[in-house]
Amino acid sequence: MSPTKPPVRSSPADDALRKLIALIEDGALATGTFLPAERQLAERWSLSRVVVREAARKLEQRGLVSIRHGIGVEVTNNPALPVQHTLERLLPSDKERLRQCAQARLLIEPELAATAAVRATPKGLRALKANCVALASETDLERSAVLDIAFHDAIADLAGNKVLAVMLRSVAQLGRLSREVTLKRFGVARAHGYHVRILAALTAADPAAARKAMKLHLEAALGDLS
Amino acid sequence: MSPTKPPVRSSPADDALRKLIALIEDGALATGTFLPAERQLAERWSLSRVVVREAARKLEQRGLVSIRHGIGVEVTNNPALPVQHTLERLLPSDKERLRQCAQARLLIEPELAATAAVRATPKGLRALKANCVALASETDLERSAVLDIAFHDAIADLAGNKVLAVMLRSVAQLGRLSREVTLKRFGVARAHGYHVRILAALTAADPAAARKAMKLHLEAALGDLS
DNA sequence: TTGAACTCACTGGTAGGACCACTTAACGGT
DNA sequence: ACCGTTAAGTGGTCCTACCAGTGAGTTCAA
Repeated sequence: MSPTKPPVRSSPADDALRKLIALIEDGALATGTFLPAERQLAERWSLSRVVVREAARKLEQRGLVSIRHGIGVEVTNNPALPVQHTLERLLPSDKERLRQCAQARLLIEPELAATAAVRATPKGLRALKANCVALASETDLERSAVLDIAFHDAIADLAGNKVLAVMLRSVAQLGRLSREVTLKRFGVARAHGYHVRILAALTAADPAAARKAMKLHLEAALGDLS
Repeated sequence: MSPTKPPVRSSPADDALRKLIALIEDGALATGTFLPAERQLAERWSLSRVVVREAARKLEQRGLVSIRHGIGVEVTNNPALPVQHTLERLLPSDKERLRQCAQARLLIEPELAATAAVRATPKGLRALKANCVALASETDLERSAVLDIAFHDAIADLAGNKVLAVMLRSVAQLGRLSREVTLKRFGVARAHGYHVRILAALTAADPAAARKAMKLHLEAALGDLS
């Protein structure tokens, strides 16, 4: 009974997954770039193409990459994606899903805004202001929605809690379509107004005001759904 | 150029995934049972084993099943699992992850308790009471932790918001280890005491009391970490 | 010159068969 | 009755050939 099999356990699949993650995180592969072809990676690491493939699929499910037939494997790095999938499966009804997502946002996001008001950096505030300016002059509906989501994401990042940030991002992206409806009905002007008020509270480092401004913003958007 | 290719777009992989999901959700495959063997499914659906396999991997990543070498594919149905993976990758540091998870719980769970106080059903309250009783007489550490988590999960279910429920479940499971430490240091008695108070508030349909009791419980547990 | 169709060299997707590794239960000798 | 062996089941890996989208370069006609 010699210690021939200590915890050296390492399957090819695990190797491939680890190496791929290392490629993405440690390496210089920024989001938007493409991974080497499956065949290349398989040969380089002396692995079957199958395991490389399955590792890539895992990464896709985890939101790290996006596999596109005939093109390649693109690094996307969207950690919120698996959460979105989960929620879509759990709540197949669009209406109910939106309702519960809105409820979740109403709970989470004012708190994030308050925290962000305390922890905001000059750089972060500048980015938020740039987003506001861009939203004011944006006419395309879809791009407006993207900017809107980016604004809220940025605040979540400022708050510094990645757990809440990824949760918010998930529910926000799930509500993107409804958001476009709202923007269409009331124009971007109203949303922009709320954003400006929130930004002002953040700039003033006033948590209570930020919390209140965000709450008003969400309640207004929520009211449009009914 | 006849319309031979209308939007009939359907790849074998999608078929396999859909059929597997149908097997699990619509079918009678309860959690704990096993799916048919990969080879059987492949032959039954006239598909390559590869696609069945990859569909199963996708389901595993989404927390629906658990693939076990030499045994089979077990239906687990743990929607919180992908969220856990995401958070573990986003916050590799155990300490920081626990801190942010605790913060998230402190925000989400009192609200869930308040909602549960309003919407609680007699059946749900009975289940909670049974959990409390079981916890009181449980000596094994690991099983105590499981019961503890189940208590909080049940409250989240009672609240009726699946979005918040899955989020809570994710962060709660991530903190399982730390919870065992807490239970070991202070015994299950203290946790049981808090649970009883929360249950009383729920039974009385008192949202404010439920919110407060839950907040006290979490703050106590949080204090143990420092 | 222009531009539209074609060709071709990539990419990932699928197929089938052979074999490896792990588990379990049935079998058989002690 | 016990314990090691065996065999049949499972998922895991490999190989090889081929199918299916994509895009860039080429060709050839207008």
